[in-house]
Amino acid sequence: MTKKVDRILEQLETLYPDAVTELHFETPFQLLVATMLSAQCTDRRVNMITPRLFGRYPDAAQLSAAPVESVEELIRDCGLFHTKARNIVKTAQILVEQWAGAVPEDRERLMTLPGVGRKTANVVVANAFGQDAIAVDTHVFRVAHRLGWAKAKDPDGTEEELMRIIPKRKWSQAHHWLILHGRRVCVARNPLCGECALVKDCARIGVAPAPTRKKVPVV
DNA sequence: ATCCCGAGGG
DNA sequence: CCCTCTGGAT
Repeated sequence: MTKKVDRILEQLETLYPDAVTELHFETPFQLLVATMLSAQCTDRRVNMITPRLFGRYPDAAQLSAAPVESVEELIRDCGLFHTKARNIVKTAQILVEQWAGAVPEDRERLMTLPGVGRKTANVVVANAFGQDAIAVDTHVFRVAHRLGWAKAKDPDGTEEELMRIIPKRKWSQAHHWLILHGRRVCVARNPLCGECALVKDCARIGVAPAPTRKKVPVV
């Protein structure tokens, strides 16, 4: 098992050598906000609106005093904007009141902020503070399960399984590798198993093929 | 129609 | 466990 995992990790590293966040940010606070915005929204779109958002409200102090409607307007294109705007402003206020406008560097404290769940907290500690963490989003969840690396029904259990199976120093990169692979090859609908470099070590081998529309046959 | 690097509430 | 919130892309 570990042997197969190692092989796949090596392959993924070869396939996606430039595994870094696509989110644009200058400070931990901006990464936190950008990640909150990225829910149900592509990174590309987040990056399209953050220059204007951070141009007007560059830090927690500015954002904490911003009218929610003003933030809603600036982030509208990212969807879920009522909740996101309210959470972002409230989070900025808490940061200012409790941490002098700084972003806490540990995941547990981050998760106490409104709109910040485990996934967002993991992205922030990994990409802003260089900690080892595996943020389990929809792609990581799907690919990990198809590879046979996780059985858990929820992201939290999946994260634990992945942390056990992947060497700690590779956690953060593995997170990006699985996302990239999930977006480009191991897509939700009709995975491109015919173009996948990992098929030989994938648990889906031998499993009944999923109904395929017109694309590459599944497994 | 379905999905996007989710989170909170019931 | 389920549901809802949102616009844009495909």
